[in-house]
Amino acid sequence: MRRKPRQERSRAMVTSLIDATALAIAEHGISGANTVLIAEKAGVSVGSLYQYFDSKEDLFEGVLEQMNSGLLAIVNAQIEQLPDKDIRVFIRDLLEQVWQFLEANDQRYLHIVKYWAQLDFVRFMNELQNRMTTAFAVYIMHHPTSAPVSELPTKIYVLINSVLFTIVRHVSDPAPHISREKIIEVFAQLAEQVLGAPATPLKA
Amino acid sequence: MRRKPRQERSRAMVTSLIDATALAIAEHGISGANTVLIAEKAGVSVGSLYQYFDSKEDLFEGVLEQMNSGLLAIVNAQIEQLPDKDIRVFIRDLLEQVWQFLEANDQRYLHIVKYWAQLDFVRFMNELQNRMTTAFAVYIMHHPTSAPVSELPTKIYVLINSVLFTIVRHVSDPAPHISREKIIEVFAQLAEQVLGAPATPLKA
Amino acid sequence: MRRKPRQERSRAMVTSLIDATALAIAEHGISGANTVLIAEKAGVSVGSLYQYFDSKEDLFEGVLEQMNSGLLAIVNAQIEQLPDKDIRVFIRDLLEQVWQFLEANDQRYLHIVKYWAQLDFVRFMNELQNRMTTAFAVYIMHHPTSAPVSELPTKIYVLINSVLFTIVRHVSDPAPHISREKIIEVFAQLAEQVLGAPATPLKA
Amino acid sequence: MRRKPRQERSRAMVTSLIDATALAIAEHGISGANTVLIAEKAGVSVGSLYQYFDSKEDLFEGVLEQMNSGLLAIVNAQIEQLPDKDIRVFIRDLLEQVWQFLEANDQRYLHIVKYWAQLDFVRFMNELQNRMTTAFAVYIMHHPTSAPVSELPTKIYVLINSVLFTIVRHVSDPAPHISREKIIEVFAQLAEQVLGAPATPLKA
DNA sequence: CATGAATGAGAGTTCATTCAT
DNA sequence: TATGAATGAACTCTCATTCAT
Repeated sequence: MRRKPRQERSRAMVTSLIDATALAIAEHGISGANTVLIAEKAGVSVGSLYQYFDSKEDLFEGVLEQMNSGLLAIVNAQIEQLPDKDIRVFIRDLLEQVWQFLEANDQRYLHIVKYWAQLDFVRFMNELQNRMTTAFAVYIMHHPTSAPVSELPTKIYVLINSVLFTIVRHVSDPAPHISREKIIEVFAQLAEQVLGAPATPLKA
Repeated sequence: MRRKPRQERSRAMVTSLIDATALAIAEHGISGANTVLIAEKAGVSVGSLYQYFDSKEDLFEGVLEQMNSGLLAIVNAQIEQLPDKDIRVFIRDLLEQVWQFLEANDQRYLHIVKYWAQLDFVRFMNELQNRMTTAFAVYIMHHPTSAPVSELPTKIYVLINSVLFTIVRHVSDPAPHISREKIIEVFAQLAEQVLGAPATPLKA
Repeated sequence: MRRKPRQERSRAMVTSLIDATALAIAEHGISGANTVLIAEKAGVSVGSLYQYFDSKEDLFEGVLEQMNSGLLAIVNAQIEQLPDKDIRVFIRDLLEQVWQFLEANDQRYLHIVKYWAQLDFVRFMNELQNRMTTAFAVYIMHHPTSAPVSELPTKIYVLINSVLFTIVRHVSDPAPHISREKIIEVFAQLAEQVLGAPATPLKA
Repeated sequence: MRRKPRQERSRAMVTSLIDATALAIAEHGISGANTVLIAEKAGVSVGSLYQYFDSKEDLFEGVLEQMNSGLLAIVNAQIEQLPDKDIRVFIRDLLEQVWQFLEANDQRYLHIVKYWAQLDFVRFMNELQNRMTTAFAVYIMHHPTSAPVSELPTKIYVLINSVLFTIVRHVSDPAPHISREKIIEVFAQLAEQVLGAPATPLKA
């Protein structure tokens, strides 16, 4: 029972450091996120940072994992509502949630996706893909009116990559005349058509 | 008249340095692409590097510009053939070209897109979007059978971002069961449906 | 009366910490012997360490003193037997004892001599020299058959330094073909000749 | 021909850095010899240090090698004169030379031997031993009057270790009443007796 | 008294940039 | 103009010491 507060403290410190890291990356870019800055943002000394993480790299790992949990939570929550929803509504709601997640906390996670290559973010995307692919496979089975969908994994793969990076780009570099709502609507339409209908044969 | 060869020399040197930079990034990542490495790859000294570029950042700019020209050339070449083509075939051909471009020369340019955030690659994407949007607007005008397409700029925006990052991800982190051909086919289908038909009204 | 157990405890703690320090040095070298490691080996916290020693340096002092006592005890015990012994046997027995002492407890003390420069081990060697010098002076006085020995202090000085460092070197970096027994024999011979006979005049 | 001055410069820099390292160790101890200090002593920046040595450890290696060459040169020079000399004179001259070498240049090398354990100095001692052993073996063969010497390698091993560490100790921590001359004389006597006569059988 | 998390100065090392040659 | 050695600020990480609990 005496260990608890210590564990709480540790957990709080770990979270705080991960938050600080994400924020440092968001504010100063990945090459500007140095250990001193991160420690400062977490309100501790560099030494403390190394009491909880073995290296800066480990800290980045932590950010990735935190993001992964967050994204998965959102996706799972939305997937639970999929059976009762129209695909288009589902996509629209999901994208809205994801978009909010990426923008939340000073776009903390948005920049993680932005620097995906250096942070090895893709390592976590397989889970997302699997989760979505399974969900849609189930959905299609239970909606016999909809025609069978070919190449579902590929389509999910394309959609997830497309959605994530399009959101990131739009938030990072907002384009006039291209509104968030319109983008979501386009993706909803895309998803509906691609997931709701079989591929039409190529004419030539 | 004596200046010409010198200009030629300069131009060759500039290109050589830009090539070396792109290659260094491709081979050693953006944080591994240091000036000594770049100079070595270009077969000159670091000192020379600074005779042609004011800073490492300038060098990166150069890579971006080179890439931009390359991409624009491809897009323009394809657009010229658009009037006579089926949209789906057009997209398929365009994607094939772009994919090859990104893979060419040891994936030199692929990694530029990969590190887009640090290289400010998006600054160059507007031109691409404008070019494509105009081309499709013209196409649609000349194909009266096709219904009018709403939100064309947004759709182009979404498609360009989606295509580029999906390709980069697929090359960087190849997924088993997700083949390049299938991805291209999915995009062709997506594009056809989204550009070839008006949005269906949302049911709920 | 209540103080005693506390003093006992203190004394036990001090010894434990000194042991831990010697062991840490033996196992991880002098630069690898950090306070956390020492505290761990002693089974206490770093905080406690600083309750008994003002600094790491003080801890090292403690190790030196402990070693000094140990060495003196051995030397004194042997010296008591000197009157009845042949010099050669005496030296052989003494070296055997010292060698065992340095090798004992995972070579705990051997490494103290090894790092003598950083640990200021020599500060304690005077006592050893004095003890030995006196002992031999007495021995010679009681053995009238033996010729008077000139420069006894210097000879003792040379022998003690020679013996200690040769042992340390041999244990640290064992040489094939150079056995411990042979080394001891050589020293016994050296000692006998040098302590048992006057210096012969230099010919040229 | 153009490379020469550059090579000269390099060689001078390497030597200068090694000298600075040895000096830094001599003046501030091995743990006080940090890269900034070494660079300062060499009159260059830390960056330069790393242009010539891959690490601080490499720099220490350099010091060891330089010392090794120096010592070997002395030993070889003396060995050449061995055939014509009395053993005692030979030892006296050799020790005088070694002592001077260790004291030279602000005791630059003396401290290397002092910190032998951390600098892995013993790695170089085998050469010394072999050289000396061979030399004495030859000497004995050519002096048929002298009785055969048993255990020559062990005796040389003992003498070399004894001499080196005794000198180092005496210079590091000078003892009153123990003069350098006397120490040398004792070693000369030791060497003569041990190398010039067979071991007398142990009485008990 | 005991603890061990927190501290922060200082370590080794890298690299964009400069400039004497 | 071309070179590449020299620079030194900035980086990541360590560890003796302190002090709130």
